[in-house]
Amino acid sequence: MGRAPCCEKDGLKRGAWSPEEDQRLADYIARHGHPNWRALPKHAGLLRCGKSCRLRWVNYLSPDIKRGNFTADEEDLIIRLHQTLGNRWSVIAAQLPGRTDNEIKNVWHSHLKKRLEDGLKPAADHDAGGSGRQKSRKQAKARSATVDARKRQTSPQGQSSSSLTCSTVTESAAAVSSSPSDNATITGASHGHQLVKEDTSSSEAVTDNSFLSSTDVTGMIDLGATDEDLSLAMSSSSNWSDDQDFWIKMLQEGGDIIDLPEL
DNA sequence: AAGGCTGCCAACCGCAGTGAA
DNA sequence: ATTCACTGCGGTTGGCAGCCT
Repeated sequence: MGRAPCCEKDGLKRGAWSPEEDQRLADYIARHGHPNWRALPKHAGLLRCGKSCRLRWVNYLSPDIKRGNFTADEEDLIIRLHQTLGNRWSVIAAQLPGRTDNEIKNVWHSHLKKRLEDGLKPAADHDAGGSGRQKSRKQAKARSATVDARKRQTSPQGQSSSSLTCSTVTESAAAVSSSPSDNATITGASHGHQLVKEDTSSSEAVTDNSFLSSTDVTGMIDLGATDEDLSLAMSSSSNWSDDQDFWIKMLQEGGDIIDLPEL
């Protein structure tokens, strides 16, 4: 039977979006919303497939998107959620208002994953294999935050990240997550479980139990989020409770994860 | 100064889930 | 109950920019 392709490939543009296309898409959605992604490009006069339009909107043009580097709190949260949920980026993104799954995925693969891996390695490994190239990788990693900031400031949205609390990628999570054994930490760190924040505006010490409670998601989301952000995040993760229960059950039954790690 | 290497981000691809007909 | 269209998700990749040798 076969699934029809999401769109005819012929005559459709691919690759990077031009400012004009962005403008068209944003204007159209502002006026009409996006009840039907498939029909949208035709109505908006775009030579793109609906899928591409949706992706562009969701990951880049939507006004809900927060620009700028990830804060240390956000990074910590991603690490924690990933340890519990795995690569379920959309669920993780739902807990980080203004962040997209794609962005989180990229950050994970480019920064956080490596940082965790580095943290897990014995120190000798770093030195023994410490070629100049490896050194430069780390330096490049440290640079990346600066590069990101530069790139994002030139984005079509033109939103400055200056109002955000920026963290360089190198600073915090190594301490946060450099336990010698990933899994051991996950299952073993059963005390405390507080997400320590220097910025006490978000204040609530987030316990794992509160995280695991399907009725108390908001306590975890609070990274300076507004009520609108929270409701948005909640609505966008409407399956969260069921979903979460399912995974928690699975993980607990499997004995993989009893509790969230202390970071 | 130039080429190579690396990292990052945006975008694409294919599959799965869901709801309507 | 089945089929089909549509949306959403996660994995992957290409292009670009910066640093290092």
